[in-house]
Amino acid sequence: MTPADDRPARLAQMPTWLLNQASARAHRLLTDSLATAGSRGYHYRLLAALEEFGPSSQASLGRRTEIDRSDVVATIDDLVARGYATRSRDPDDLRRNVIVITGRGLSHYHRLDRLLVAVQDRLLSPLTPTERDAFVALLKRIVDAD
Amino acid sequence: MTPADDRPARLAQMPTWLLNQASARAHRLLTDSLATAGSRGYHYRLLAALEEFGPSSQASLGRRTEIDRSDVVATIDDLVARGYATRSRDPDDLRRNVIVITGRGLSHYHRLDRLLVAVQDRLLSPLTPTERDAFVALLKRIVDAD
DNA sequence: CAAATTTCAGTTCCACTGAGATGG
DNA sequence: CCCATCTCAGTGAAACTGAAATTT
Repeated sequence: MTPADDRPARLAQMPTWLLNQASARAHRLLTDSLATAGSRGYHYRLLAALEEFGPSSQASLGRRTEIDRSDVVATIDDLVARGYATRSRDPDDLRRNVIVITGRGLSHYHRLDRLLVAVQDRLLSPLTPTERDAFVALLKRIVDAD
Repeated sequence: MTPADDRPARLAQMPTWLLNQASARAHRLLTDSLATAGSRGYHYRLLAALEEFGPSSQASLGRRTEIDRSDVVATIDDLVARGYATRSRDPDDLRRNVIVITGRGLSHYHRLDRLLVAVQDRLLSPLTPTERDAFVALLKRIVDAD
C-alpha cells in the first residue's frame, strides 16, 4: 500500500503492457546514456543514416530514420552547429538541402554507437546469449508484420 | 527514395530500436481498438484495478496502474461522468476518496477487455502459440530486472 | 510536526499538422 | 497545374512538478 502496490494481474500479463514496460526501460537507458555525451536519440539516428547512406536530403533522412520532417530540421540545425554535419543546397535539385557528415561527426557517431552497444547489453542482461538471439528474432517478426 | 526508404542497418538491428517499434505498434493497435468503444488506455487500466482490488483510493489506483496522481483525477472524473464509477469520501480516512466500480462500469470493463484480447492476438499474429509463450516469458524477465 | 491524499495549474517532451515559399 | 522540399509556428497528448488545502 506504500511505495509499490501490486499491479492488476490482468494488466501485468498482457503482451501490450509488457512491451510498453520494456520499451520504457529501453528508452530510459538510452536517453540517460546518450545524455552523458550531450546527445539524444535523434542525433544518433541521423548520424547513423548519414554514415550508412552518405550525403542525403533532409526529407530522405526523415523517412529513413522515421523522424518527422519538422524535427529533422531542428536536429540537423543542432548537428551543424556542433560541427558534426554540413548543410548546403543541392545544385541538381534546388529544393533540397544536402547534408554531409563531417570527420568530427563520424567520430562522435562512433562514440555514441559504443554507448548504445553497452545499453543493449544492460537491457538484455537478464537473458543468456541464446535467449537474446531468440528474443531479437521474435521481435523482428513482430515488427516486420507492420 | 519515395514512400519507404531503407532504415539504416545499424539501427534496424538494435534491440532498443526493435522494442520501440514493437511497442509503438502495440500502442497504435490498443489506442485504435479502445477508441471504437470511446475509451483510452487509462480507462481500462483503472477499471481493471477497480475490478481486481475492489474499492480503492485514488492514490493507490495511481500506484497500481502507474498513472500519475494528476491524471488519475482527470480520468476518474471521466469514469464518474459516464456512470462507470462512483467517488465518495472515505469515512475512515477523510483525506481519501473511495472509488467504486458500478455495474455499468463492470460491463464496460469486460467489453474493453475483449477488445484487448483481440489486440494481443493481432499483435502476436506472426508467432506460433509456442513462440508467443516464449516471447512473453522473455519479456517478463527483462521487465522484472527493473 | 511530519506524512499522506486530493486537486489545480503549469511545464516539458514528443510527435505531428498547416501553411508559406521555393523549385521541378 | 501539380508535386516535392524545407521551414516555421502552432497544436495536442502524455507524463510529470509544485503548491495549496485537508486530514492523519
